[in-house]
Amino acid sequence: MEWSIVEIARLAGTTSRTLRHYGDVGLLVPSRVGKNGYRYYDEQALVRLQRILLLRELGLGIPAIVEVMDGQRDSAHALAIHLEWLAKEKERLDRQIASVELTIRNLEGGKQLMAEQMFDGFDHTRYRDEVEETWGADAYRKGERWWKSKSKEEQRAYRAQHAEIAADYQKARDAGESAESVSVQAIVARHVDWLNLTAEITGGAITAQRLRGYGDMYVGDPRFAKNYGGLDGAEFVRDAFTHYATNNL
Amino acid sequence: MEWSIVEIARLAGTTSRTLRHYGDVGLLVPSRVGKNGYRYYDEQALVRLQRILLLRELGLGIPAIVEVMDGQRDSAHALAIHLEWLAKEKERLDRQIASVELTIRNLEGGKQLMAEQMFDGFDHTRYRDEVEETWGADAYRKGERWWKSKSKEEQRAYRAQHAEIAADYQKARDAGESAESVSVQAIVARHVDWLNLTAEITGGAITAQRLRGYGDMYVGDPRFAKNYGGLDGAEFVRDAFTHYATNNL
DNA sequence: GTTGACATTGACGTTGCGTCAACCTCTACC
DNA sequence: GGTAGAGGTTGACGCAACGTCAATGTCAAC
Repeated sequence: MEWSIVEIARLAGTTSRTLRHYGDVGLLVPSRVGKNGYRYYDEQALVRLQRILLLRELGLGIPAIVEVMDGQRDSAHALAIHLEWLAKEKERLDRQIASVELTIRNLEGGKQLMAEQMFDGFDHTRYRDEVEETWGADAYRKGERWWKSKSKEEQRAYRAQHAEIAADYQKARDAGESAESVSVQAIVARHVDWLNLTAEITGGAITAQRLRGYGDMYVGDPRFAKNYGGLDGAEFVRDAFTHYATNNL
Repeated sequence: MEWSIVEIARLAGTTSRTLRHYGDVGLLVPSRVGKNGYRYYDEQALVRLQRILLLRELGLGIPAIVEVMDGQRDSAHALAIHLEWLAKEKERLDRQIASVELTIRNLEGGKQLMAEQMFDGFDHTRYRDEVEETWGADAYRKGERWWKSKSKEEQRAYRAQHAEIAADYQKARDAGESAESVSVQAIVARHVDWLNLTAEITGGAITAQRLRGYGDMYVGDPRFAKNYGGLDGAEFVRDAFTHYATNNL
């Protein structure tokens, strides 16, 4: 028995385009090709096609199916590998769902500024435990109110200033300057000025001790460290802070 | 403050290629373009980029991000829609994982022939409840042994014959022939011969009553119906069976 | 002036086909 | 034998979101 491409497609529940694709990639070639170029498939091809479609429904990719069909790998092994991949995908999805749900809750709670915008090198008040030890238990809420009391323009300005400072640390570091160099210490001076803008929350100017605390914070928390170019950058900034605190505060 | 494309990419933790892509699709255009064609970004662009990347991490597609960033849709709403999509994906994944696990178990149990190859219009013994009522409680196991006792060649031949019969029903139906027509009844005759090949399991020849039972089975179970072109096809075959059973058995 | 880092604009590759487009071929009917 | 209609063929683009060359211009520094 022999079928045309459309006939076998309907028998197997797929389309002729798919069959031509499988022919192109060598997964299932026609058992015969007429001199007019028409493709014809026999019952062997039908059986093979049905196995292919079964594996496809299980989510295997074409390369994996090819391996199984060519006998290079047995079905159970291929499926076991595939299962691991599926498990990873599921984990990823679960994490993403959790993140989205959290973000939605934060948005609904009006905390979107904290979540989306403040915590990138700017908001020192989110470092809960340390913050509360240092400035009291309600510093977190105070910080939130303080930030929200600022206009969009002011918020943007704060953020931009900090980005500039961080970029300048980067440049200095790339240029091979030491943390104690005059130019880097000048950046620290600007950084301290910027930190002092938060005096309303922290309840006082930046002291030597407080500056050293910030430096350690940057190194210890990757969420801050990334704003200064990762761990190395954070250590550089901490060293600069230490030197500045010793000599200028 | 103003950054080059590579500078802002590093600040935000992405690549310059991504930024050029965002420029192409209008998601984030440079705040300034030099007369040499170089792209420059200011702090507004940086803030916008950071929001974009946050939404991207949550899994939103570019069109959805565009809508949010242009203020056409608020973040919470977009995320809620996205969450539904994620939930559907998770369900799909869960189903697929279950299918793969089942298939692996069947393969390990040596049942792959039953699972992968027999159940497409051929193996009537898998229709457990009805089978056991009709032919006894161990018909299922008997059927499995019987099938496995056949050589690969024999198995292929059985399957091919059935596929041919099913295709002939299709053709007749497409040609507008009635289930009672002489040509269709001739197909039924071949089908009955084919069914009689299973006499070893079913313990006897096809009777009128038994043939009617098969017809109802095809209509009632989509797993069989699909082998005859879905419900309509199965009904056609059932009608042909009924007519044949009345007149020839 | 040269070097090296960085910039530009294409353009292809990825995954598995869906979907035209332009053009033959077979079957059936008049 | 002509014609219509169904079905066949080979391209080639599209999709999502960039990664990755390739060929070439530009800038900063020595």
